[in-house]
Amino acid sequence: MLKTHLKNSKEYQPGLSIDCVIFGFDDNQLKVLLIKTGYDDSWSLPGGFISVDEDIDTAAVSILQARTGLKGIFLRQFSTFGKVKRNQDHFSSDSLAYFGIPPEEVKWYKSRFVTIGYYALVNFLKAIPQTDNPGEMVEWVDHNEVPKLILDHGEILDKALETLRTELNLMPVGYNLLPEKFTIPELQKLYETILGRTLDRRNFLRKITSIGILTKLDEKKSNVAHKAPNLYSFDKDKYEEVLKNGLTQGW
Amino acid sequence: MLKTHLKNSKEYQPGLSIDCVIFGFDDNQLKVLLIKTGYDDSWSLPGGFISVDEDIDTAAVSILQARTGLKGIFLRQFSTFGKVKRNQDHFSSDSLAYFGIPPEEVKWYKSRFVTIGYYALVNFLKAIPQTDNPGEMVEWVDHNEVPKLILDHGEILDKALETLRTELNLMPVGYNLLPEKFTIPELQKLYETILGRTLDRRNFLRKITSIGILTKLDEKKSNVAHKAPNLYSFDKDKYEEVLKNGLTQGW
DNA sequence: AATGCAATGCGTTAATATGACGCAATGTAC
DNA sequence: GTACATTGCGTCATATTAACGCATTGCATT
Repeated sequence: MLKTHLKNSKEYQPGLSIDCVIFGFDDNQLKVLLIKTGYDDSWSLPGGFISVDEDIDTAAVSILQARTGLKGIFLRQFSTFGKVKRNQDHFSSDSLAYFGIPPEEVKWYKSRFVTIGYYALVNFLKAIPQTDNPGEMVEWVDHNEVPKLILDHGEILDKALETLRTELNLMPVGYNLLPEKFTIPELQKLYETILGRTLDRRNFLRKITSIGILTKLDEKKSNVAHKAPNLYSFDKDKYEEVLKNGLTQGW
Repeated sequence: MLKTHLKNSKEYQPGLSIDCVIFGFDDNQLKVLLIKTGYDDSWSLPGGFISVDEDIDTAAVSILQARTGLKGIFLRQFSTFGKVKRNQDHFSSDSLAYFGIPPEEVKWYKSRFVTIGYYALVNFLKAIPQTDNPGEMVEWVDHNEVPKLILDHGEILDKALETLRTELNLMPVGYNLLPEKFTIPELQKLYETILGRTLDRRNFLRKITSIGILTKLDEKKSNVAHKAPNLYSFDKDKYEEVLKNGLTQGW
């Protein structure tokens, strides 16, 4: 979060940062990419600063790429957080010394920060979590088992999930989170995990196929217990079209 | 936009501003509160800066109150705009001199700004548009007749309306925009104006009353041509409840 | 190889919601 | 009094949703 963009504070938009809630889906679980600082083992969302000559969306893309190695993925701004107390006393003098921040830059870090929240949907298998500072750890954490996060990052995460939940009613989800070939039950699990409730299997199938974004493959999933489910892929063109025009019906 | 908050740039969050899209409803038209600068007759959204010791939401409330005299009204953050070029070359040296900005503050105004967009729904009759700088004009403009706005304010306005349109499917609207007593046809006009399309009169009545947020008054609108429509008011408690829990159905 | 079992895939039905109208009642204007 | 635009309530066909039945599949066990 620090070094990722640290060159000289003068090059950065003062008092403004970006935090990303990066969602992945694996083992039928919705996961979030979190960072554990080497300094005090505290957990946080991946974030960074914005160059003065950089669009905020571009800065968000950079952060995402720096942390997952991925670009061109689903990334959406959802809210900006700007309570006065949100980062009060976050950077202690000790911590800034630990991160090697020179004295003349200290004031910059200690000033009041507003952060712009983005959430991303990424393919768990393709993302390669990348550390940035020594001693740091970057990990996928089940969204139900997120530890206490620094500052208001917990609140930011909650809002991201709430937004995703709402937007599930307005757009299709899955293209960015699932592998190329997937089964309907897998897609259903994804929806259920995001929504936090179960859906009827048979109604889900009917509804999701009626959208017209799925292509049924002439292939079944192998090496599974019980009846092998059919494999599907997304029809990218139709998917994009529905993404743009929006769904008419919710879940 | 300038003087509203101008005391000393050091007291303000640098590079960050707030712009408000204030919607009102009158004469069956959706209106937007706009400001015409005395300097060059350019139109803009009402906006302002954020004190370093002020929550961004609080700053938005202040701006709204400064421009309408209203507080405790519906105000919602919808997006943050941060393209590098969005305010490039906006404040010419001439304009800053016109506004009486001292030389040492010029750099602050010329730096790159990110702006947080809020939209508000206010009661047209209760709002009292207030100017802030000499020569300035504050006016309600029909949302279909908005003139060219400065910077990316046109884009901000469009996004606000788009957001309102989407949120109409998730929450009830009207309590903040209509007078205490109103008719169903008036409420319908409001919905139609926001959505930009007509709705069937009879179906609208059925749907809006089924939500359970309306109280039918034992009173009819007077001084109207043709059959006098019944007056209604919102059931505040139920309205708030639905606002919180969300609608299940859209329009 | 036969059987059990858990999960899949497709179908049915009742309840509910939606969209498109019909029509009588109302209150002003002439 | 009559015309007329508008309101308020109702009807009906169709679409959508929710809840569930049941045969099929293919691995696991025996």
